[in-house]
Amino acid sequence: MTRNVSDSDSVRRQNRGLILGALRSGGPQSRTALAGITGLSHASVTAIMQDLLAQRIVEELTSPERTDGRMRGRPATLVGFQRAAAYVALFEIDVNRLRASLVDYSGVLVDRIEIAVSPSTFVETPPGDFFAAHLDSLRGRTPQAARTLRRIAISVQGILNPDNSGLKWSPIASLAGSSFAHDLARDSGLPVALYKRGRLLAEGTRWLDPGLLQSSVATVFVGSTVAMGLSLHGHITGRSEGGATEFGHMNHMPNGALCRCGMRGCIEAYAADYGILRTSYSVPDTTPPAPAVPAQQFDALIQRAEAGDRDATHGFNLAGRAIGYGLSRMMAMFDPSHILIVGPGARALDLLRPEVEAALAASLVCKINGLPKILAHPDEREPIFRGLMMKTLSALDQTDFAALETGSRV
Amino acid sequence: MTRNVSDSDSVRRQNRGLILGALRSGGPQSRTALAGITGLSHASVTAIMQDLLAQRIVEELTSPERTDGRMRGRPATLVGFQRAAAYVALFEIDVNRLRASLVDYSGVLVDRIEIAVSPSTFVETPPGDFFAAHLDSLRGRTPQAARTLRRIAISVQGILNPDNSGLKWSPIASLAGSSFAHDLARDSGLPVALYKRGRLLAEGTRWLDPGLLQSSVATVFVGSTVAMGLSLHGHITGRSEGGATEFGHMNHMPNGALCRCGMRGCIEAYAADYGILRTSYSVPDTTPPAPAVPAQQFDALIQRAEAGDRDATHGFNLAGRAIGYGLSRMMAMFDPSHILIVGPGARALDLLRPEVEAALAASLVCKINGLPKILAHPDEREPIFRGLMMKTLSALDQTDFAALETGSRV
DNA sequence: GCGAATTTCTTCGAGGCCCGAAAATGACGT
DNA sequence: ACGTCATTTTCGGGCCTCGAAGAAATTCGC
Repeated sequence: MTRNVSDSDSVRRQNRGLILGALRSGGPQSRTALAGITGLSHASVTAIMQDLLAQRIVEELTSPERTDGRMRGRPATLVGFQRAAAYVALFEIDVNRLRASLVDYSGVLVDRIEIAVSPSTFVETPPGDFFAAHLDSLRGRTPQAARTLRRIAISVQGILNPDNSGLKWSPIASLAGSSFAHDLARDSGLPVALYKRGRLLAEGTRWLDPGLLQSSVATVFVGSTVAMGLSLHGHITGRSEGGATEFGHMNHMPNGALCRCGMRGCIEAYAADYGILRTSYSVPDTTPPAPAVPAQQFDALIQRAEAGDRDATHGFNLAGRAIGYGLSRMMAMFDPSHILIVGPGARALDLLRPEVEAALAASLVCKINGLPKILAHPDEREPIFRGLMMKTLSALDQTDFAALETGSRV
Repeated sequence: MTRNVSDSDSVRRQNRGLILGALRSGGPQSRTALAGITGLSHASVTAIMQDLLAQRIVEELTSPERTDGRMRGRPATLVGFQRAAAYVALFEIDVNRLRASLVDYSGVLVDRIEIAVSPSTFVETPPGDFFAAHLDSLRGRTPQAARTLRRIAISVQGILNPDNSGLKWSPIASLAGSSFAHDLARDSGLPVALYKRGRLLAEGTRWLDPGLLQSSVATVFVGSTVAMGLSLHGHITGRSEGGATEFGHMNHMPNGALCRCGMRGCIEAYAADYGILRTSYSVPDTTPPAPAVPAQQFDALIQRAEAGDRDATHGFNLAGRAIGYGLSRMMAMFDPSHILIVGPGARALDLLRPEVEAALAASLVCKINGLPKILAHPDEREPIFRGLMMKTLSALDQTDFAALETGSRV
């Protein structure tokens, strides 16, 4: 069944991966430091590094400045990724915009395109063609990268096909239904990976705050939708091992408020911006939700609530309640020590917190283990991009570059 | 950070583990078959097998019967576990009984003790002493096993300490609070492992029905409590990587029915036997639950409901609703293709099913991916025992026997 | 009854990889 | 200039896996 044989070849692959991984998370380092981190002997690090240098995956940096003049002994030669070893194209698709980025192997942003997306975009242009066109612009603007482009990764929202070739459902109009990842892979000849936005949030926030890197965090996005990603002891877990969940569409109240997805009672229907607005303005909760809420309208609502407006606070109370019970139900299965609220809703954390904590306190798990710490981080775009980039580059490290044939010794 | 170096020593360990694992799930086999399953070469299998034979971990079976007379060529010599290589003691503790089993390395039951447990048991005898006493009886009755006893494993219910030394909370009276696993390990000098019953159910049902072995299954116990274990594509996932969840105490209704755990609105408060009984007899749902429901009373209720009694069917409807919404919420994070109901409640599956399916159908994930298949298996004791045994023996394979020093070649 | 065919298992040498120890390297201090 | 010191490379030994070829144990065909 599982052919997981360990021969000497896979040992080398494993150890190359270890070194590339250490370089990825620790930046350029000396061979000695790498030996310490990976646990390999100096001799092995040297041997592997010779291969990596010969294959132009890494390069020696002319040690620029001695951090401290007081260093005795032979100065270390730092080794870092060869920037031109590979490029990756990253797409972040959202309800109203696309951001396409070209990143080099060392993680430096080389080029970026941002364009608006409307509900009619994918009616007029099939998703596969749409991404192909913007991939071509990226390639055209940086010809030298086009040759060594190795991967394409797309951040999406919705429910993935079992084979990750596209989406079965998405809040982004007309994006679901086609196997655009498959089409794009065929047309470009490159591997294409789809990642759920919630998962990338969880991945990205880990890199954002080093203190959280090893603890268990549930990252909840609150904004035009509600989403969650889980990171347990540094490992991402969840739905289909994919690490993302349909938290926003977890049921909160049987037969409750109408959600944008068409179902009733989803957490999102209470806690996304449109849900809070609907409650605050006493619109019946079975009214079809508005397509998009302008950021300033949402901010104005927060200010009203902070000023004490009862209708507005009621909206945030119901949202907090929905999120809180959702988290309480999630915590029957996972027990993160921290909960991180990101996105526009993070600015309203003080309004949400009482009901969130009340709901959590009503659960057995929290009574026994104590409440998790709830933090806020208003920006969500940086973590998503970071998560997408690190995920893609790490995959490149482990899949492509750890496996190259061994250096031809004489 | 993660010292995960792959040296030639760990290669051997890995491949030994591969062979032991194949033997564990496939039973006694020829070397050729093992080479095919593990992907190792014949030469390596032979070398590893010589070590294993010399260390008396496995033995050659005098090939008893030729399955089919039509076999040409040299007959295969089957290799199987040496039964006396090790013994493990397994305890299954429940609200009203303890079952202690002694099992040999090949998975054959050698001895078994069953005794009643009452709410006062752990008041009179501290849990550590209680288990130690029964461990001694097992040892006394099979002296030759006592010498090679290698591990102790206990199936428990409740919330574990972070270090797995005991329980923070348990429905079993007075079991929580002491570090009985730690005490028992100290007194016996053997490693002690605690496993949550829900997790073992998931593990055990995989071995029960080979068809389910590779698919994703949520196993739900319905009886005196409600519990769930998850097995995704053959891997067990969930709470703290522990594979078990507090599904029974996931909130179903804010401020709902009083649960045995003291909180309100847990799924268990609606779907455990006492909850169904309480609903059916129109007892207020804030009435403290009865300590135990006799099996015949529960069966009688099922029969009444099957006969069409409206009060009884109402009880099962509410139970199905609670389970259904719980599963729907769980499926926002996992997507098992099958749901297996085990325990006394499995006999009432036909009564539960309509509300369970209605609740699932109201969720976005099921609308997109379709409903999972819901199956029943009334017996829960066999899967729990099997899960406990296989988990413990596999751990023994991988941790103890895969790592023994290499055969001393001349 | 005896050799050919067939399947299983073992032996043997080659090739890789990792490790520890020892040597080489390169800068600093005196 | 020369010792000190930290980093890096080289070298030899020890394991491990693998493929190929040989040994072993049956059945088949005549």
